[in-house]
Amino acid sequence: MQFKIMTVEDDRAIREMIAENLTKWQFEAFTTTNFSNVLEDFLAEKPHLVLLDINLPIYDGFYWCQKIREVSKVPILFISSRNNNMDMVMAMNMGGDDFISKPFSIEVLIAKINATLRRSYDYVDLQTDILEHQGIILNLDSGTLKINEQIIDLSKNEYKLLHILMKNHGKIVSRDKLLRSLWDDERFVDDNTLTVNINRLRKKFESAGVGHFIETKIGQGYIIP
Amino acid sequence: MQFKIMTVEDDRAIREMIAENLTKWQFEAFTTTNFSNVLEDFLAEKPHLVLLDINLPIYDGFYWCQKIREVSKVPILFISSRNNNMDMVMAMNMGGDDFISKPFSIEVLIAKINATLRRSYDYVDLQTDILEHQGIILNLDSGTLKINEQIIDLSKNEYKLLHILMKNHGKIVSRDKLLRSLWDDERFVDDNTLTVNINRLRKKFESAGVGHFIETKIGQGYIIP
DNA sequence: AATTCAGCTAACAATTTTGTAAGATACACA
DNA sequence: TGTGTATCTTACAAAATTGTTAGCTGAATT
Repeated sequence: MQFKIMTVEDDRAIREMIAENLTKWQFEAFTTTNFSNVLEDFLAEKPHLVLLDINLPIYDGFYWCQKIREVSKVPILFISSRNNNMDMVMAMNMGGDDFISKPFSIEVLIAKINATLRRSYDYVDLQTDILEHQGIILNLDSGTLKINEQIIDLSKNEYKLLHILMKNHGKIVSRDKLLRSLWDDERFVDDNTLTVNINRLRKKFESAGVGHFIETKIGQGYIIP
Repeated sequence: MQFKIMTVEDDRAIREMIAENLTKWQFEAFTTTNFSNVLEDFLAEKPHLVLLDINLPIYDGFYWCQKIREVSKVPILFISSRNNNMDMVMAMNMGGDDFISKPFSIEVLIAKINATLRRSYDYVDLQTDILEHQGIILNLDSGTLKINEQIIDLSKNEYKLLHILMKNHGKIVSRDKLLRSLWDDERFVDDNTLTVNINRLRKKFESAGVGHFIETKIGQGYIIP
C-alpha cells in the first residue's frame, strides 16, 4: 500500500528535506504552502497522514489540527520547533497522534510515521525497507541495489557486506568485524575470502558506473564515506 | 552493539511481555521486582536504557528517576498506566527521555527505544532488523531463519517469498503477486516455478520440525495464518 | 629506494541455487 | 462420483555463487 503524506511546514529547507526523504522511503509526498487555507489542500488531496508544524504563518498548527479534526480522523503528527513540553501536551490534547521535536533525524521521523500508520490503518503490507546513501539505494526486501534507475542483483554475501557497510557509513568497519559477521566463528575461511567478496561487490558498482563507493583504509578496514 | 535494557514494571504480564519482546528484538533484557531498591539493581547491571513504569509499589517511577539521575545520565523511557498529560510533563521535567502510554503496541515501544538509543548513544550500528511470527524469526540482515534456536540458511528466492508472506501474515497473498514480486514482468517464468520454490521453502520448515507454516488457499494463493 | 606486508585480481573447482519438465495428488464443481 | 484444474513432487541440467590458490599491486616504513 502506498501512503500519501501531507507536509505543512513553513521552513522551505526542512519542507523539501522531508518531502525528498518521504519519497525516498516510498511514500507519496506532497506539501502545501497555502498557509491561509491548509484545509482546502487537505480536502483536495485526502492524505493518509499529516505532518503539521506548530509554528506557521497566519494560523498555527493547533488551529489547523482542530480544523482537520472537524472533518477527519486522519493521523496527525506534530512537528515542534522547540522542545516545549506545553506544546507536546497541547498537541496530544488537540487530537495529535504523535509529536516530534526539531531537530529530528529522518530515521526517527520515518519510524514515527510508520508506527502511526500501522496503528491507524490495519495494514500489513509494510513499507519497503531501504537503506540509502548518496543516491545508492539498497532494497532490503529484495536484496537488490538501485543505482540511477539501474537495478543490480546482489548475491547473498554481497548483500550482507553492503548492508553492514551502508548501516555504518561514515565509520570504518574492520575486516575482522566483516569476517565475523559473514562467517560463523566455527567456520574457518581464508582471510582473503573477504577481500575477494569486497572485490566482487566493487565490480558491481563499477559496472553501474560508480567508481569509489567503498574505500579501503589500510590496516583499519573499509568505509563508505 | 548489544544494548542492555532494564524494565521496572510491577504488572507481571506486561513485564514479561516486554522482556520477551526486547529479547526478540535482540536487546539484552532484564527486569527488577525489587521495588524497595531499584537503584541497587540499576547500579549492579548498568543498563543502557531504563523502561520505568510510573505506578509502582512503595516509591513511584518519578522517585526512582530522580535517584537514577543523581548517579547517571542513562536514557529513561517512562511508561504510564493512564494517558495522563500531567504525568507526561512531569516525566519530561524529571529528566525522562521519552514517554509511552499504556496500552502501547510493541512496535511503538521498540521504535521509541531505538530512537532514544540512537539519540543517546552515537551508534550507527543499528539494531538487527527482524520479522517475527509465532516463534519463527526472519533475520532481515542476514537472510536467515531462526526456528527454536536452529539457524536455517535461506536462498534468495526462499527469503523473498518468506519475507512477503510474513509481512502479510494473516492475509492471503496471491500466486500472481508472488510471481510478480520475485520475477520481473519481462522475465517469463513457468507458473510452476513458484510452486517449486514454495515447496523448497516448506521443506526447510519441515526439516526444522515445523509442519504447517505456509498454507495453500486453492484458487486464491498462500497464507501464513 | 628497498623492503615488507596488506590488500587486490584472476582463474579454477566445488557447491548451491534455480528453472523446467513430467508425472502424481488433491481439491472443487458438476 | 467423476472430471478438470490447481497444486505438489521429484529429478535433472543450466546457471550462479562461493572459497581457495597463486601471483600481483601499491602503500607504509625503514
